[in-house]
Amino acid sequence: MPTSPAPLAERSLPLRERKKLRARRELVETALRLFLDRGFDETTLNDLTEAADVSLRTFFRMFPSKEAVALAAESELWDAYLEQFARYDIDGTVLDALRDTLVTTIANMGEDWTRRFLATRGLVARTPALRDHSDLTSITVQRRLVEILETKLDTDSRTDVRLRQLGEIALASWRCAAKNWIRDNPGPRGGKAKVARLAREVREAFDAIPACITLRP
Amino acid sequence: MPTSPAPLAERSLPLRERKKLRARRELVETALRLFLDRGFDETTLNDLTEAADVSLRTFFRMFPSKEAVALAAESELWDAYLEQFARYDIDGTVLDALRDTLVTTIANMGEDWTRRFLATRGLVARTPALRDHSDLTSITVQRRLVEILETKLDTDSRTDVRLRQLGEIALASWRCAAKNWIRDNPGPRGGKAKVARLAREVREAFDAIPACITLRP
DNA sequence: CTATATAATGCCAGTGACTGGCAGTTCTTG
DNA sequence: CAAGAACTGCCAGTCACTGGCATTATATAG
Repeated sequence: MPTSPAPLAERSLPLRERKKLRARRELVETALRLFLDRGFDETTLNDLTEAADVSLRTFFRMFPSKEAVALAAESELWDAYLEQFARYDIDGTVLDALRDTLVTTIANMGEDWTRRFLATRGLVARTPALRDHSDLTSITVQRRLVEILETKLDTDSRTDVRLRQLGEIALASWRCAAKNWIRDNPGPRGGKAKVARLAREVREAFDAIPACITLRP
Repeated sequence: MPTSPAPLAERSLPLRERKKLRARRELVETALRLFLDRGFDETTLNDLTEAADVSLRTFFRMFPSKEAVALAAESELWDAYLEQFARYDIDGTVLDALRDTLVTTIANMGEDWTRRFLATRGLVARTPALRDHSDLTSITVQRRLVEILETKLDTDSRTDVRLRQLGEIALASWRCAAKNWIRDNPGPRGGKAKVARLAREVREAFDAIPACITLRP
């Protein structure tokens, strides 16, 4: 099985960097395979590094933790999202901007990412340690989002609580969407359509917010 | 130094239970002292269990992790909150109910809790591992909140996203409030007034939500 | 093309959180 | 008071993660 096709960015990088990227991809790919096969907790880092033919020490130079390699696909999404949002020129409400950029980012992630992300979410759904780590990651994203908002709106989040709340609400919507999505999509097949469904879930979660605050029993 | 005065609940419990509670309190108290003194990461569980005169094995029968003993005060708040909210008869909007019960719960936590909670938050502010664990705890609370909401409103959170969103928003408000609160209150002194301020921060965070969704640059 | 600087890697021997198992002790209860 | 239940302590083990150093591979200067 060939590893995922090399992104264009890889070409014409110094040899050293290319090797690094290759090893990294090898680790992510092998990790996903092993974790799906035997389970996350049942696979030791020794198993993984041996299978990927990388020393344990090197593994920890590339990933900060065992969880991180399993959640690599999610990290890629967040990097793309934050970059996208940082560029985005907010026209309407901030909340709409947060929603639209996220939906767009998801839609633009590409074929190979979709495959890995689906696998990852399946893993997250049945592994408490990964679920925790995934939640933690989303909270980190929220913090970075607030920083971007501070720049964009030229306001300090300390003086205006709303910046922080917006970050929280955006990632809350994401968590809702991701949870609803994986619930209705347990199987591992069918890339494109599923991603479209995820984007729709995200949109719905964001749009449900106004109706939340007035909900009565 | 005497440990904190025994709550009334302790009286007339079987001897075994009382001993267990006493050991537990001893651990929490000692942990807080050691962690504040030397730092969380710099204190090993060996240090702690030795100082509290409990075997390591017993420690892990009482707490699921090193972080848990440091965050005991927070857990107590959440237990109280969930119980309070479960009883509460929602009259106006759900969001108001979530806010009011949280504010009330905080205000009713008692003297000794206040002291420990202040210390805990100071620790959380300067210890990444604890900050993570605290965030994780709040997400767990959110899940339990959604379950309670499902019962109260007799609705499945799968069919109505708003339940989950409300849980998220409530805990998001808590995180905002806690963050703003500790920022302006670095010192370890002055119990009652600070708790009042925390309650106010919570109220403000909740009340900022409607204005969030319409915020424009 | 060689020599030297630079950086990535592999290896080893930790540290420390957490766990299973078992033997001994302490409560509870009939 | 005896039998059983519930703890507790101890021991040895697993595994994620880390610091330090020798080795090797790449980049660069002469």
